[in-house]
Amino acid sequence: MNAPLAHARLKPRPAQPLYEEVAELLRQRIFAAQPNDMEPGAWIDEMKLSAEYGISRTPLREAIKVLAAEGLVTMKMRRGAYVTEVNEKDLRDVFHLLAVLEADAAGAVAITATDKQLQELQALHQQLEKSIKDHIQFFSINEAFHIRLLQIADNKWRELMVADLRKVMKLNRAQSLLKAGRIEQSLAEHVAIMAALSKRNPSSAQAAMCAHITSGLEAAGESPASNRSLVHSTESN
Amino acid sequence: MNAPLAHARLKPRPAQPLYEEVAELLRQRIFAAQPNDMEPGAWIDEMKLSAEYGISRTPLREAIKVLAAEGLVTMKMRRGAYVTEVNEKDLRDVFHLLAVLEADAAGAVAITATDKQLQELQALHQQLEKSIKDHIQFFSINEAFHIRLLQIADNKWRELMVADLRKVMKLNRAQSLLKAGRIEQSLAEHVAIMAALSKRNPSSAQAAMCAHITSGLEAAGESPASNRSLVHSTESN
DNA sequence: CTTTGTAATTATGAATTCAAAATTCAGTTT
DNA sequence: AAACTGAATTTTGAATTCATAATTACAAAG
Repeated sequence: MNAPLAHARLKPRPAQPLYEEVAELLRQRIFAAQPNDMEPGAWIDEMKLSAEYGISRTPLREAIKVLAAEGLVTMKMRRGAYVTEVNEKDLRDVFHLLAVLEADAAGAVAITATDKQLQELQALHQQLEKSIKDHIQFFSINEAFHIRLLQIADNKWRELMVADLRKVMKLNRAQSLLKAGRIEQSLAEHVAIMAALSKRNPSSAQAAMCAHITSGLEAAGESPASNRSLVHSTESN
Repeated sequence: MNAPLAHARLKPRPAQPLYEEVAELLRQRIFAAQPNDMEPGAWIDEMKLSAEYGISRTPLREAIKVLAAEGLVTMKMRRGAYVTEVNEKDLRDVFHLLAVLEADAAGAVAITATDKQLQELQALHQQLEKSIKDHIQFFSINEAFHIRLLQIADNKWRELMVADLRKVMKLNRAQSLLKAGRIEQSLAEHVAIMAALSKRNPSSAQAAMCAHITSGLEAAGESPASNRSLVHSTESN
C-alpha cells in the first residue's frame, strides 16, 4: 500500500526527549545573541517562550535547568532564569581550563593513540589546510579536530567538561576565528600540534595545544596584559 | 506583642528551591548506597520517591535532571533514570582529571595567594594534624582544605568541575580514607603540599598535589598496574 | 513445552491547574 | 513633590491530570 520507501518511519517518534530539543534550540538562540533577544544578562520569559515554541512550561523549565547546569543560564531564587553574563575574568578562567584540559588530552593522545587514529587526525588537519579561504568551514573543521582529539584521548568526563566550557566560551560574542590573520596563525599552531603528536612527544603536544588555546584567548579580544595567569601553569608543563 | 525572639522567622520560607533540596537528599542517599536502595545501576522509581518525600513528581524530576547533569544518574529515553555505574576505568579517568585540575589550582595558589590566605590553609592543615585519631573528622577537614584551596585559586568554573568530579568519585564505595595507614600517608602528602605553597613554588605544588590525588586513587582499591596513565601527564608538569 | 501475538498494566513525558511570592501601580499621607 | 502603604497583576514554583510508550501478563498456536 505504501510506496516502497526504504526504512519508512510511519510515526516520526522523537529520538530524544522534548526538553533536550528545546535546550538545543535555546542554546542556538543564546549563541546567536540577537540585539534584544537572549543577550547576556537578559531575563528568560518562560511563558513567552513556551507560547512561541507551542509547548507547555514544564519541558521548557526542564530545558532551562539543563542549561543552568551547563552554566549558560543562571537561576535566581523566585526570580527566574537569566542568560549568564561572562565578564573578562570569566572568559580568561574558561580559556585557562580549556588549555589545561585539552593540553592534557593532547599529551595522552601522543602516548596512547594508535597509528590509525593519528592518521585520522592528520586527515582532518589536511582538510583544515584546504579550508583557509572559507572561514565558516575552517571553524567547523577546527572544531571537529578538537572533538576527535578529545575522543581519542578517551576520557568521557573530560569530553563532557570541555564541551560545557566551549559552550560558555561561545557566549562571548567576539568569535576569535573571524579576526584577520587569525586563520593563518591558528593553522600554524595546528601544524605544531600535529608535529608533536607524530613524534609522539607528550610534553611538546601539551605545550603546543596550550599555546594554541592561549592564542585563541588573545584573539578573542582580551587585553594582552592579563593572560599572564594563563601562561604560568604552562611554563611548568 | 510578640515575645522578643531574636531573628524570629514566622514563616520558615525556603532559602533554596525544593528541587535543590531534593537533589541533595538524593545525593546523600546515592552516596550512602544501602544494599538494595539506590545502588549503582538501580532504577530510580519516581513515584515511589515522590510519595516517600511527600512531594509531587515535578520537582523530583527536576532534581533528577540536576543529578543527571552532574553525572550521578543516567537518563534513558522513555526508560527513566538510573544511578550511574562507575567502572574502574571511569574511576581512573575521574581521578586523573581531579589530579590535573587540583594540581593546576595548587600551582595558581602558590603564585597568587596572599600571605593571609596561605596562613588560612596552614591553619586548616594544623587542624588536620590534630585529627589523626578521628577518621570522620580527618575526612571532613581534608575536604575543607581542598575546597578552600580551590576557592583561593579563584576560578569558579574549576570549582564547579571539581565539585562534580568529587561527587562522581564518591559513587565508588571503597572510600579511600578508611584504609589502614592511609591517614598517615595522606597527612605526609599534605605536608609536602603546604611546604611547596609556603616556598611559593608552583611546579612543586602541582607535583605534590598530583601525587596526593594519585595516591588517593591507589587507596581506593585500584590495581596498581593501571595508574601509569595518570603519572605521565604529571611527569612533565 | 515453547513461542508469538495481543491485551492490560505501569511508568514516563508533557500539559494544565493551582498557590504563593514578587513586582507594579495607584492612592494617600507627610 | 516625595515617600510609604496596600491592592492588583504578573510570574514563579509545585501539584495534578492526561496521553502515550513500554513492560508485563496471558492466551493461543505451533
